[in-house]
Amino acid sequence: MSSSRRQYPFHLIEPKWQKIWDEREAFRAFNPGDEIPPTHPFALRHKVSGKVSAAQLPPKFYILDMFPYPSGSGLHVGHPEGYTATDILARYKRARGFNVLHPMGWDAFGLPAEQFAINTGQHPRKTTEENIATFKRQIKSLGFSYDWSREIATTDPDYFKWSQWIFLKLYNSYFDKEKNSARPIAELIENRKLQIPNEPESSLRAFVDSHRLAYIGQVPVWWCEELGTVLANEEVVDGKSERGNFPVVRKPMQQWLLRITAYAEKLLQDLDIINWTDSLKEMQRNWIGRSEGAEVDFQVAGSSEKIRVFTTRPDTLFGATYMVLAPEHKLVNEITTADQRDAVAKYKGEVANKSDLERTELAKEKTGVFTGAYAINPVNQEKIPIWIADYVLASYGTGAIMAVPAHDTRDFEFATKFNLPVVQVVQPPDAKMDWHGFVGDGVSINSSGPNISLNGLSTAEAKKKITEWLESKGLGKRTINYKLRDWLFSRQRYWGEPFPVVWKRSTNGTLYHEALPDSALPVLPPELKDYKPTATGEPPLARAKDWVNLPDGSQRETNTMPQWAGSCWYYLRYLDSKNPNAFVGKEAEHYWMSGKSAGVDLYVGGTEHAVLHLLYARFWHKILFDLGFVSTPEPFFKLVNQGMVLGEDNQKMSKSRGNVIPVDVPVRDVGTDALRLYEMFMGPLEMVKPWSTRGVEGVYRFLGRVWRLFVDEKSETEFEQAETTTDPNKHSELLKLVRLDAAITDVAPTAPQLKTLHACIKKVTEDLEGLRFNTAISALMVFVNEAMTWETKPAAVMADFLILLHPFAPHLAEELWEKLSAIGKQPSANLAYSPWPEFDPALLVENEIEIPVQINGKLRDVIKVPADADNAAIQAAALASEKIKPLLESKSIKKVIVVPKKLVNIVAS
RNA sequence: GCCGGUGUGGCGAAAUGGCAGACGCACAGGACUUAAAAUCCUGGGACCUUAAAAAGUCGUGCGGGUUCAAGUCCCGCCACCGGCACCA
Repeated sequence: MSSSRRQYPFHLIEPKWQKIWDEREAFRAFNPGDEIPPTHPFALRHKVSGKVSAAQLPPKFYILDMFPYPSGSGLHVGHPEGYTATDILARYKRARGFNVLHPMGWDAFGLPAEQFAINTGQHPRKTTEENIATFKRQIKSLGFSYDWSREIATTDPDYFKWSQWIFLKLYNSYFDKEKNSARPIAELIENRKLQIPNEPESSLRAFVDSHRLAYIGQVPVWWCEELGTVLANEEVVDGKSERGNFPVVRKPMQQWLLRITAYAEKLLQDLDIINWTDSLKEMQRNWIGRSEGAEVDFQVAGSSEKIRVFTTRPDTLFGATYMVLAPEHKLVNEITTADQRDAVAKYKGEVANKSDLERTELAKEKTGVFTGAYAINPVNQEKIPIWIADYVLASYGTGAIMAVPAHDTRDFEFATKFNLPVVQVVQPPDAKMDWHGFVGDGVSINSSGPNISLNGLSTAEAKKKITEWLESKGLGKRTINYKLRDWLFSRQRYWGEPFPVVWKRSTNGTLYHEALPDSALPVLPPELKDYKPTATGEPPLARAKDWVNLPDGSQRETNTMPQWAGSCWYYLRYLDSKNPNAFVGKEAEHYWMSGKSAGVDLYVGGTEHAVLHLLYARFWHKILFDLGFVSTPEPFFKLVNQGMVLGEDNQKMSKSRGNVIPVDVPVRDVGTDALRLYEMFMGPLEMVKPWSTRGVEGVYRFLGRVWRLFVDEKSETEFEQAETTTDPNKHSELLKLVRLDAAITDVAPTAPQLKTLHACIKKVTEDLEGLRFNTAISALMVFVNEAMTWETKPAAVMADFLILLHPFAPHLAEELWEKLSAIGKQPSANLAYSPWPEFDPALLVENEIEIPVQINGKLRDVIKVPADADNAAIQAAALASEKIKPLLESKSIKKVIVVPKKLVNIVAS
């Protein structure tokens, strides 16, 4: 790359315009109530200034990037792919007259800074600030049109004050099933007091605490020894921690949880009202994992106990030949007979010691033990043995199943191994099919008892009949189960938001928690010298005794919130990032989040957050919506996942492979405009695609062609010579030496020139609306290739082209626009706020069109006909073609198909 | 195993059911140059013929089908990528 000659002085142009944009605050987005300076380009474009109301502002467009975690290693060329796409759209929408909100910030709490603190003692805040500085410098060097006045960092106390505040809203709310909505906990308390007057305080507290959306639970959690913290289900991948890839184990611990399961149905249903890709919606659907079925009670033989099972196939109840409980099921010890006690205890011990990996990944063979007890099948009164086995999960359904080996793969494997009976109760639709382990729908057979028969019914009918029967007898009911578990929300870390909660002891000695008042926010973390957990395994915050122990004898919660807390609502803070009185002001929230496309208009980010951030943020948003703090049920109206950028070797970029390309390299060698253009030219936004240094040079050359299309060659030579003899600090002034090409004049465009321009306007506009950046860029290239041949270049055409170019290569476009100002034809002094050119279809009309002529579907000729020729004329011209005639001589024409203005196909034999 | 996505020249890719390969990279030839770089012009899917061309045949992962016409629609496979995975 260093061997090639510089295409154009991007090294002067890019810093120049970045500085000008900063000084003008060119991309500041204005809220209702803001004071707009009359000289601001937005004021000039929209003819509004001073204090404005929402009604005076143009329609809004909110374009959001997933804010980055500022790591120490800086940005590589994969990072700006999504940022470039959103920036292009932001600039395009500004040109279309929208009030565009395009913000950036930092998801700055996180493990690496804390690990560094443990190793070196450097405060995580310092590490974080340094990393933010690096990221900000790099992102600014890319020339994105962010409104930096709204910049946020989740680690800023003015920010996390509101993360804590929202937590308190969750803590002080419950989910009202009847209203299908979150409600203030005070309503629950009031109702409870009406129902049970004079309830003892501890009992009332237990009731209330068990309904909060943020609650303490003693649950089996994922503990990661290496990280010294617990992790959420979503953060565990294949038995390892998502961050760091360390082993995790199940361990019952007392932790904070958020009741996301209460929102399972809403989170599922509202996927239908948002414009996301099917694959992403599907991932969330799978994660929520809704399944419809029935709960059925089985009496334990010779006992008063009942065991409730969940099944999606109640129609196969007659085929239940045994029952299986999860080893952790609470009735196991109670029902186990004396002679099976040892075997059961031994098995439970084995299961408890198995890692999650052993229990799922490696456990190809089914294991289990008979409890000695029997259950009574309610439909036919048959006694079936009760087993325990670890293929039944305690955490799903009721932790117990009825086993129907004939029609369930797992039950079939188990029954085969332990020689349990297999009874067919479903006839497959294809009689020749083997019914052993057949799990599809069919017709019920062998399904008749003293009081009910399902024989002859289809699976769907049988399900309905048996469920109604069970309900009528009080033996079961229709149920919906979800795979989704409540969200584990506490971490044993230093570098996170402390919980605004204290622990107190009641008069009878029991410990209870209590929320701090809003006035206590923000709760700042204490200063520490040592960031490790304590010797007794308590979180690092427990080291700060003065901080933990409050004067009134209560103690602070020493867990902190996970990183997701800050990213769950940051898109709302951007709307009103400096508001000291609320997490977002009402008017700002309403202006930016409501409208035709409710919420964020376009959100671009990677797939890695499909079930993490994107699910959590939807959940919080829905609570805030229920409580009346936001005006839309969903936060992100349209969401696009950009595909990953691979290294030049077609592998995922990673330090260990040595194929990482830092953004600084292309920015130095070809400039950010070329980098931006290449990021988009590589291929469709959503696709995974490899980086190519050659490819970057290709678009860099294109920008050089644009430069040469506009500037006078001689003046550029003078500029280059001056550059070698001038003080580098004065170089940017030298840009003035470069003059506009003399061929650019204020003349009327010719018809072909207008046609070239308008074809480009049409293609670029349509492609931007469809996020097809790669083909939009190729349309710009087509224009330039054509315009290079022009002897005179009408200023008006060239100006319109610059408007089309500017979202993609804003620095170069601004520089050329400034030079074009000398001609005085451009409509506005500010390119970034110049109206997008309108496409005129009349200018694309051709006099003559080319029509391919096929014989039996094979191309044989291309003829020219007048554009207004009718089908008969086109057919006549095709048959008259000198190339076509001889080919038809020995054939008879069966049929001639004429597609108007498109094609002729002659069917002949 | 289940769900989703992708498969087109040497490479990145483009094509409302209507001329497959736009645009770009790499490559080759030419112009400019003492020379190189840069720039500008030209060429290009494969095969078969040919001095060169014209003409012809084949061609969008594989096998079928619908249609005057299929990269595109339908049926059945294969490969790769991503997600979920004993969820009853």
